[in-house]
Order: sequence, then C-alpha cells, then structure tokens
Amino acid sequence: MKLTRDFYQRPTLTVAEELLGKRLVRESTEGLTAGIIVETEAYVGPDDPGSHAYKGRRPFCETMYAEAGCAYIYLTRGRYHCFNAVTERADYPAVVLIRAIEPTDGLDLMARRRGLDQPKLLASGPSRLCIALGLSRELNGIDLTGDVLNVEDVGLKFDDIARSGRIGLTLGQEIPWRFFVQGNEFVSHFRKKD
DNA sequence: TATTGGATCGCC
DNA sequence: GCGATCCAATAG
Repeated sequence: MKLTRDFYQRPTLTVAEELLGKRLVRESTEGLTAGIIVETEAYVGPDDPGSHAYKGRRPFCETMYAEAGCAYIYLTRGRYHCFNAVTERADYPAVVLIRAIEPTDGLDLMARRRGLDQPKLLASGPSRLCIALGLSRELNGIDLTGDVLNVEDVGLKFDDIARSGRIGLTLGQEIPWRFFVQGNEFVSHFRKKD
C-alpha cells in the first residue's frame, strides 16, 4: 500500500525511523527498480548545523521547504546525487535522507546502471542508491505519492533498529539522527573521517 | 570571475 | 586508507 501524504507530515525523526522496512519503488522507461529501505538520516529545521537550510533559505535548497511528500534530490561532490523525502509542513525545512536500500526488484537494471553486479554494492550508500534507481536532479521536487517514485508499506517491521551520529558531515555529525537496521548487510559502511 | 570545498565512491 | 574529480556556493 502506497504511503499517503499524511505519513510525511509528521515529526521528521518519526518519519525517518518508520521509513525503515518500507519499499522504495522507482518506475522508469527502462523498467521498474525497488528495494527495502534499511538506512536513513534526518535533517531537521533551520537550526540543524548539518542541514543545507542552516544558513537560511536559498534557491539551491528551496525544495526542502516544499510540501511534505516531495522528493529533494540534489547534486553532491560535483557528480553524485542524494535523495531525500520532504517532511513536516511547507515552509519548514525538514527532510529524511535515504542512505541505503536492500534491492528487491530490477536487480539486473540496477547492475547495468551501476556497472557492477554484487547485490551488496548496488544501493548501499546515498549516491549509489540514486545511480541504481536512476534518480537525478531532473526529478527534484517530484511528488512521492505519484507513480514515478513512491514508497509503500509492505507490512515489514524490523525489530532491531539502531541510532547513531550522521555520516560524512563537517557540522552536526554528532547528532544521533541516523537510523539503520542493526546487522543488515545492505546498510552502508562507516567511513572514518580524518 | 576565481576560489574553494563537499550529506561520496572506488580503488589501492 | 586515500585521492579523484567537478559542480555550484560564496566571496571578491
């Protein structure tokens, strides 16, 4: 069952935790790809030092202020993308970054897009996931309650959910707003910083 | 217009 | 563990 807008219109930490175990579905002309979300991070409000909105509302992060249930997709490191789901209310910058999925459908298409075929490497990382699902900035702002990209509840519930600091940030990395499925092998690996 | 640094990845 | 790589934010 496809998640409706009210799922996203709740506190971001709640949405981040509850997105674990949901199925992310991407339909494209090349075919359908999907997977179970196993790792997320929350970026909440104008005072979160790790958020793009920290220095105020600017054009490049305008989508963070959109209505809940939209996709915020942006370019990072000059050539990679990250995919977030917008939460809470319009004009308030809050999103959930989807960091990893466990691929369930269209593995062959993901492998083609990624140029490798090890299931564990297909979508275990925010940019890997975008490549595997064919997500790019052209889809920024797209409605997650539509057909192109959406999330469904498949009745799956993980018992062992863990929290940690967020990955890869220079500011605000110590805030424990990363959620992941303990022991799941599709969760991305920690990267040691410095 | 020039500089700088990044919510990363892949390879060594 | 480390550096490639390149776009866009920011400063001047």
